[in-house]
Amino acid sequence: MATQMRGTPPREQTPSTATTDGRGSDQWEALLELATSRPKRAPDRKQDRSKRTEQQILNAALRVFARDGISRSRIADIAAEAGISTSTLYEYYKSKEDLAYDLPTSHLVSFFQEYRLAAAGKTSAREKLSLYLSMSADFAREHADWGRLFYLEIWPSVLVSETELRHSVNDFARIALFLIDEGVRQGEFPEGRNTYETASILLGAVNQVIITWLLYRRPRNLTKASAEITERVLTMIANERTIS
Amino acid sequence: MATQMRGTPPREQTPSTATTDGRGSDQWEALLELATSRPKRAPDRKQDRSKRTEQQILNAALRVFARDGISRSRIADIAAEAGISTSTLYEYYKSKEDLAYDLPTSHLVSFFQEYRLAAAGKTSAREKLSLYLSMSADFAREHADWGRLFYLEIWPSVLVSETELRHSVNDFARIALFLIDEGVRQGEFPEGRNTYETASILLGAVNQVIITWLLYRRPRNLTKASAEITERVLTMIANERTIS
DNA sequence: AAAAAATCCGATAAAACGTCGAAAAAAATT
DNA sequence: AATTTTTTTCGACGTTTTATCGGATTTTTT
Repeated sequence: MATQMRGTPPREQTPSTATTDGRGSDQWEALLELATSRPKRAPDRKQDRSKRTEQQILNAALRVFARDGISRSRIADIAAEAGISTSTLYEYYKSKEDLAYDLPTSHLVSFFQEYRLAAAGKTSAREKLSLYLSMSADFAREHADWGRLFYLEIWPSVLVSETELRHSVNDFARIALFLIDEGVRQGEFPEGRNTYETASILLGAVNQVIITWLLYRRPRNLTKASAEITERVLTMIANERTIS
Repeated sequence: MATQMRGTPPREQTPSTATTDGRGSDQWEALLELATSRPKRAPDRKQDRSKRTEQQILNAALRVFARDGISRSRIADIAAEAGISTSTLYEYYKSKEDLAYDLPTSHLVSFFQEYRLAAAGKTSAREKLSLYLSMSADFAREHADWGRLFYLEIWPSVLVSETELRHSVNDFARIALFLIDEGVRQGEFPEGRNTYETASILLGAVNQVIITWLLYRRPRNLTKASAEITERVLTMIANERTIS
């Protein structure tokens, strides 16, 4: 349980609610562009050898973290798993924490890229939203090691707000919020509701399902379950009585 | 890993709650009794002095964990904050992990007790559910240090399922699920829906709001916001089209 | 192929964790 | 109320894990 959508960033809100047609999709593109181009905090390595080493570290760390949890994992184990010495690892990451919080970034960017591609065909806000939430669950299922690390250890942590990763985490919520606002503008969802609240309901429900699955492998079929709950909630939201 | 039941085993008293069907409220009372009597894993100290020391450790740990996060907190800091030596702390808890995961138990039991009292007057499932969710948000607000620790570090953690705390965590979800089922039985909510799913939607939404508040202090008024979102979701659920 | 730059690692320091036996405090016994 | 026994506390010390640094090794540049 325990949902985290530490999204809904208090201040920054890129998309303003302009009721223009062309403007809206400009903003949408800008938002996706931002999310898919977050810099991977790369220490500018010169040699190919380094890129390979870095990848080995990342792969090893993901395996070890997913197996033992961050707190129980030891730097030495990760280095051994990567086939390098402990001190070499410190050439790349200045601490275990640093490594743990940098690790999920690339996966998250990949998710946004995959989504961007898949959403290209969709026109209605509801369709885009439905796809977004289903894909996020599916992504966690397909990359379960990453999912465990991200949803159960990184995202919920108080420390995430101190790292670069927070930008991607904020993007995640911002995209959902944007689509809800768009849905309201286009008459797919009733007006008059607090859209932050609507976003909390949607993201909360889906995250809840994902986390339960990561912890207990239940429901058995995450893809089906998340699609189902997404549709159910979207329908509830679409059918809510308008408040003026 | 056996459940260590110490102290007086919770014995059932015949519930005097005489509502519509006696069977259902028997189960309800049993559920609450269970949740409010989870044993606090206390190493049975003989002297009063020890109880004071234990309390000092718990208070100190809560402050330090909430301030630094579990991973950055050091045993020595907690001991210093509690005014005892490091080795004395080890007399009480065998590791930092042990301490961190034992810490939230007593608060959680208090919450269930408070809820049990407050819910005594309520009759409809919806009222009980509404109260339950609102109170859980309010409890986190009133005990913000505990809330940060529990919602942001403990609950979502992979490790929680290996600790005694998991029982209380499971109770939390079980109570919500029970009330939803009861609501369906009593005709307050439409039939035919997956009630696990319904529980995920409700708990997910409320947790989402709580976590956002713990991290950003937004929305400003958590009590109002959580009551609002609770009512909104409950109304959505109550108004859903029946599926047969 | 020599010089320069980038990368890697063994040795070792620093920090945090955890243990143990003995001292101090409280309780029980006489 | 002195003495014995039990409980609690703590300083000293051993272990594990984290982190640093200077030089050796490999790669790139000239």
